[in-house]
Amino acid sequence: MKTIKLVIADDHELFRNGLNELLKRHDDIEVIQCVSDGEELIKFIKSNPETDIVLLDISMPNMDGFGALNKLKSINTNVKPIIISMHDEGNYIAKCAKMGAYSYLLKNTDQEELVKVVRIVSGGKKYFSPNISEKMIDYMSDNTVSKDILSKKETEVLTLISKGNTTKEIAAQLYVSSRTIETHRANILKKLNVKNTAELIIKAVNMKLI
Amino acid sequence: MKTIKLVIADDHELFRNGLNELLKRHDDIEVIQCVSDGEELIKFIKSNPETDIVLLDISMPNMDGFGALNKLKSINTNVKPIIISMHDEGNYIAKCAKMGAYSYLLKNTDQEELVKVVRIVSGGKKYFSPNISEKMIDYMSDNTVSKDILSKKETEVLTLISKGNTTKEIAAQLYVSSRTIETHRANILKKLNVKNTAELIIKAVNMKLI
DNA sequence: TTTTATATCCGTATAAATACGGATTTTTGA
DNA sequence: TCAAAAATCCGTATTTATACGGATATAAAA
Repeated sequence: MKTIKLVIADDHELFRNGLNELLKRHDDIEVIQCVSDGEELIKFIKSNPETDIVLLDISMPNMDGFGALNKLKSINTNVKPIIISMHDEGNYIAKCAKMGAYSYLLKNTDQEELVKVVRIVSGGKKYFSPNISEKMIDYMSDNTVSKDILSKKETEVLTLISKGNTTKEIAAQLYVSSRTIETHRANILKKLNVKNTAELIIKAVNMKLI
Repeated sequence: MKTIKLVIADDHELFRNGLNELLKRHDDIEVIQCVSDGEELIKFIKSNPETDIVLLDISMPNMDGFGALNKLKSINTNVKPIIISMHDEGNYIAKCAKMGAYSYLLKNTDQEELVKVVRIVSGGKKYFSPNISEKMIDYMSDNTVSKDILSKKETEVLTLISKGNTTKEIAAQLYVSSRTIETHRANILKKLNVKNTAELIIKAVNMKLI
């Protein structure tokens, strides 16, 4: 039987080692490497392109999971990334799916599920559990509003808002009328479907717009 | 030799199991229970007050680590809590230390360190690693922040602001006058040294107050 | 116990943001 | 190239937020 060659990429040593221990008990899975950031992962995969699976955390130093997913596509490898994250936000999931992840697991997934998914993915099939898919769908459909990403100017205005500038101050900095900025603000609120500055900032932070 | 009776409290199953596996290899440590939230933990400790150590995550559903620390003090037990968190922010660390934690480890701690700390704490000694202490000290001495912590009410108001509520709406929800909320808002702005809602939210997010 | 911090409330004013409902020019993408 | 989106501007009105400068009762801390 061919064993599944697997790499773990997570910046938390205890989590890495824990996963390692769990997977070690399965004869068909071989953890061939543990790395703690995206750069290490890419370096390893470049010299070990025959790797089957990488269990990939999103938040890591140097190069995060998103960056790693991106890089992997430009490398000559068949490695299939499985995201293991604690975030169940739709935008994360959707982003990963779009960037080529084969699965998306939460860190509270049970062991059986993890092993099951590793086996499914090693066979070349993508697998997203129903609850994960649901989050993604929700996000996608909510996109009718938030997919109209902000225009360049709007993004600029949003950034200045987030730095505590008032409409008047922003107008002065951008050499336009306050009315213009007021309109931009109104349009930003509308596009992000929020009703005031507080909600706006929260949403923008969540969407990584700031 | 008396074994160290240990409980793991973390909402991520993979992490719980991984820790369990790691600790299992040490004869002097016995993982007697794994729980996934603070309520379960308290329930277990109440009926097993002879537990020596609890490895306690901060972010958990139902009752988080802070709540659990708080509860533990009012229970007749000698259990010594060791926080295992991914957050290395000074305010988290300081808060835990103040609430009776015996140690504070990051999730990227290595196994040897973990086991070492478990043994030290089981002997009744508190242990905070140099890098953790440093963060805490930094936080303590940064009086611009630490001295201006928000009061309970203010925190409540801040949370409601961050959810997009207006002053009037908050007043209605808390059964007080709008004037009161206005004062709270003013005090919050002053304490966090910001001048409007946008800056406030940004700062609060950065400080993990939201 | 005495001081300090907290939570509550009030008035007066101004500044800022939001909600309507338009319009024109420039840029850009299909 | 031509339609659509973006960026610019305007008026009127209302609602919110911020800035002063107070006050009192209670709880917590020193």
